Amino acid sequence: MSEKITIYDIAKKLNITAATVSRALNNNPKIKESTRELVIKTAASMNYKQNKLALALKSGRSNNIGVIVPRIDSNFFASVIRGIEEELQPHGYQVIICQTHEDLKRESENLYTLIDAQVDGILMSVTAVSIENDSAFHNVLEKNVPLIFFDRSKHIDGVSSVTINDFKGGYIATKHLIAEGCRCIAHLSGDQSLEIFKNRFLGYKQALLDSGLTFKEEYVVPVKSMVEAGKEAVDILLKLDTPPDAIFSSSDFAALGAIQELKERNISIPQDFCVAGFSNEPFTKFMELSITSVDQSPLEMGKMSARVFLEQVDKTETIKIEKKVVLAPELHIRKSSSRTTS
Amino acid sequence: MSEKITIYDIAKKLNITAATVSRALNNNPKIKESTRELVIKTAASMNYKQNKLALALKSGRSNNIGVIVPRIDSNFFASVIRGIEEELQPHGYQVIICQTHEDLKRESENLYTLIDAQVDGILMSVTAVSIENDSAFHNVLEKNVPLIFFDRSKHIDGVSSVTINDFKGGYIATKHLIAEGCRCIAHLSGDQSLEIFKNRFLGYKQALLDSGLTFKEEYVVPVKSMVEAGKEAVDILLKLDTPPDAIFSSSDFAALGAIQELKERNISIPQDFCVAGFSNEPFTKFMELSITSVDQSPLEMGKMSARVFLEQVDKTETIKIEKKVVLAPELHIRKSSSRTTS
DNA sequence: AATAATCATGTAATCGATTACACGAAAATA
DNA sequence: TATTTTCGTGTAATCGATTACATGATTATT
Repeated sequence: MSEKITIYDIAKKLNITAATVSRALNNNPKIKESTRELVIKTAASMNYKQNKLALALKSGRSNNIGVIVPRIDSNFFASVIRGIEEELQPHGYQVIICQTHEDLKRESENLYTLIDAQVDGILMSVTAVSIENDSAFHNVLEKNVPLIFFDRSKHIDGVSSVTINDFKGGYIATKHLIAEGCRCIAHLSGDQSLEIFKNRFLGYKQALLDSGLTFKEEYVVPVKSMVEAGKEAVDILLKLDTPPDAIFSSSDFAALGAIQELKERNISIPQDFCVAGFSNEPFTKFMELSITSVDQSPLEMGKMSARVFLEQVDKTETIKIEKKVVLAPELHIRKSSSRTTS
Repeated sequence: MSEKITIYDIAKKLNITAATVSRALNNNPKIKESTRELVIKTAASMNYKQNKLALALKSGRSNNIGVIVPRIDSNFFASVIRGIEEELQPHGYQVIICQTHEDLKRESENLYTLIDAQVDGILMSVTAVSIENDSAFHNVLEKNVPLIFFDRSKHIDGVSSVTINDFKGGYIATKHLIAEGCRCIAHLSGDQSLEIFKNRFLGYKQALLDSGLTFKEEYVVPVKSMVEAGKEAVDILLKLDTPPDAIFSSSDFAALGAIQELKERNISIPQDFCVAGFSNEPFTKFMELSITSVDQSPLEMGKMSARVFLEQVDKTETIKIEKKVVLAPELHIRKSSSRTTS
């Protein structure tokens, strides 16, 4: 039943004041060396532990940072969080996790909750773009708490971001499919109100145009990031007058669904149809028919976000720092689109 | 540049004391109704937010709970954390995440860090069993902070746990392989100093004995939870005088590696060889040759752990509550072991 | 030796909220 | 009317650590 030891307990034992104890423990140069040693030794023997809450109240800094993601049980977000945690742990920060489940209301709630909890910064991937709930973001900025978006970003003055070049990701994936001989390439697109999906789409479109292929609106199918959605998309696409011979999907899960549906219809991959996904989820590599996918280097993204936070925290300057880091996407070519090598 | 509003600011504005403001906001019945309304209205208009750090210091409760896992970027642990977060969020608790990376030293460090941060409870999956570092656990218990193990547990007085019945998991998986006609069943085992792996092994062994099959030491191959380890294990097993005709793996990743290696050697699955894994990782379902696996209901495990925590927190009784919750494993039978239905 | 400078430590305010106790005013009782 | 309750609010301590300022003791300077 260990009582909580405070600096007052140490002070009483040594017949000095708490102020002296505090100074000794904080290596204040004004303290006599002998006193410092005595205090440190006594503190250790009494098993003293600094109360971080008291420190936090006094300093106004909790040494906690908040991370908000749509959900944690996706390899991408979990990996980003891993990166954040690894980068921040050595600096004494603890990571507080919140999930939005793609719900705007919960996103706002989480933002307010984290500010209430006096976090020193917030790193997040936004849920969706909407003009209404901007007040939650501005509330964060007004409190001078660094706010950093990763992956899913939105334009707000004073907010830094760490993203990948989604345009380029869409571009290189599509270019690759073209290089493999595909000429009618469809696109499974996520919610284009989110920049990441908008940009992947634009990259896809540009690749077509740069290669002299015509862009067809009907080849673009909106999907949720789910296996079932990919199946349905294939169903729609194959009913077209000129069905496509390849799919660039903005989601690995939808890509997987597409492949399953194509196989169901006895269409050979990659001979008759090529597929590329996005995110490089672990399963894309594991499949017997492994899936080509664009890697977003989530670990690096997490670490980078953490570093941007560290740069911004403690900067008392009122000048809003706004840093935009853009990481390069990397295409992992696998069986689902390898005609030349297979 | 919004200044931080405190109850003193509200008090000054209304010419009353902070104590009255505090009482009004906390629905203290001693406050005149008109005063309460006025305070609440004023607080709202001034955009007052309670400082949780001050509250935490005063009450000794941070409303944060710590979660320690080997790593977060595994579907299993991420799902458990999701469950914990969902269950605790409505109660006003924030979840702080720490990773051990299977390192005993980091495990101890994390425990001390969380206690320093004044968390109200710690939910964790232990890294490995070792007698030396028990002091970190006892330090938690001495501070009267509820400690709950999930999945990977170890025997410490006063610690509750939420696990699945790993013995049964190993048992039903093995029984299933036997029912499919397999007679020489090998086992890929994780570190048996961890109870979960020990129990899966014991379940496997018991199933063999109950079915009149002989247990062979040479059929048990220790593996890490990695694809490569599964390949190597198959290499070893096929060199035996009597090679096995099935594998029950304590890891899905090792099971996947095993399957890849078996295919490489043109052994047909499930006709000539059956495989079952453990954890029900998402990819086991996604494969063309989907993998039979034992589900650990991680979401439920997380929620249950959170509930056990809620039961224990605030119980000021010195009597150590020790609750052991054991969830039932569920076998998901898939192609890698379905001779009868395929 | 007298004065100034330096050093080590103590005193007390502060961070923001809660709460035991005190106290005056109003209401209830005798 | 005098006395006791009740009610609403104020006073001040508390949680644990930090730190500006004050102070007394040494040491350095002339």
